[in-house]
Amino acid sequence: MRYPSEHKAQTRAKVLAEASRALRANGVEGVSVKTIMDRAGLTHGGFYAHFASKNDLVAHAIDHMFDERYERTLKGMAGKAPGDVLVRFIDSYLSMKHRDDVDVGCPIPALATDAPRLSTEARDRLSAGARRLRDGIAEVLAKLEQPSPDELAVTVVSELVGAIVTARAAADVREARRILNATKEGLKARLGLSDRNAPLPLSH
Amino acid sequence: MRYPSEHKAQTRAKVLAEASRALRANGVEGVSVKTIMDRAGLTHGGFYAHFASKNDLVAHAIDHMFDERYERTLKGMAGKAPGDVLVRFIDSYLSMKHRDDVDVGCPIPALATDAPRLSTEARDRLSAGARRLRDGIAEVLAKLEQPSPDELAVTVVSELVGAIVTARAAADVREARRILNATKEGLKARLGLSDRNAPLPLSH
DNA sequence: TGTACATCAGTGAACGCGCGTTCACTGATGTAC
DNA sequence: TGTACATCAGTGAACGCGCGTTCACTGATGTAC
Repeated sequence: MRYPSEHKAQTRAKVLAEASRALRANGVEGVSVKTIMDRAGLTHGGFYAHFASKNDLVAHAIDHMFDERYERTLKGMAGKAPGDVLVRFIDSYLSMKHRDDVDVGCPIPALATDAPRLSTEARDRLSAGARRLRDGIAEVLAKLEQPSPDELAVTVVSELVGAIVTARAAADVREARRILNATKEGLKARLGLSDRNAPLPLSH
Repeated sequence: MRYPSEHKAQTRAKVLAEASRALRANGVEGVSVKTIMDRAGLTHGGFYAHFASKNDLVAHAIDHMFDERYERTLKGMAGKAPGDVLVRFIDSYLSMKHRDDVDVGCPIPALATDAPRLSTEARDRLSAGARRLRDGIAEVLAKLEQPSPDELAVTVVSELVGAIVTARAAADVREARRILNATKEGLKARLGLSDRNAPLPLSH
């Protein structure tokens, strides 16, 4: 059967969306082409009409994850006060929701452990995504007139990523909450953002 | 052939040692029972004389990793000045050597991404190891008379783990070095340990 | 306008392969007599 | 002291299974004439 001209692009987008969730939830080696195609409502043989290989899918899916998660965030920052933006972002990143919903969360803590074993293309995109996030944070820190915003942004990303990673490793929910809260308070304190609450809930 | 009475324990230790390196280097799903047994110089059928299953091996291997890496460190701290101990530990943890040698590095950044998919036993041991490390750091911070040493230790572990994770994800070596150095300087600054160098190289 | 053909996204069976696990067997040494 | 037997760490073939990838085929629609 021949499909309308935009049909293939829609199918590809659906496969990418399912892959980007499954890859974060189960890791690159923990998810199969068949599983992804099943979730997209297709048979696994059709996969190769859209992607050259599983590695090719992984690389494109990583881009999809960063686009989906951060493009809107960065655009939404435009008119807002930089301090509010940062507080909201930190609260969202270090939430129990983000800890539990790996499949729609930040790709860095979800995939970074697999990084040394990714294809060059996939690794480059993960690396580029991390750089984009860090530069976005550095920009806000510069607006807040923090000294050395680039170096400071590196330490902020380290602390955010490390807190989520260790909170996910914690077997006990209360311990996870303790890790996230201690990091949240400590991070805000050293950025001079304590006693601020997010003025509005984040849209994602 | 029947072996001397201590032979089985030696073989088990060899398998655990090989497993603890291979699991960190390739992830739980990226290493097979056969690979580990080959490296230990045995055939894969013999594996089940030592462990009930691959999951059982992973759980014991995680304990082995923490014991090997941190028992000696914690003991070596006994007579030394707490500030020196912490500076040495931070410099070692945030070194390019630690970034590159995943197979003998800290188990948390190497395995935490796999945590939600580990068996309960394995996850408990990873969680317990992280707690041990955090408590060790909290003890040193208390000796340095830092306020809220327990909460501060949480943020220190977050920053250490996150920096290694993102430095490993960085495709470019210079970028990885930048991440590690910025985090190292930032962390020492906020702990009041700047301009200190490790008085002696770490033994491991 | 009506008919024949080309297109190509998706199907489903098949490929070789490595996985975790099982199991009948081996054979040098320790133990019983 | 000498002989027969039990032990059990390790061997290697086999199991069912899921993996990534390939490929001959389908069939509704767009295009050519």
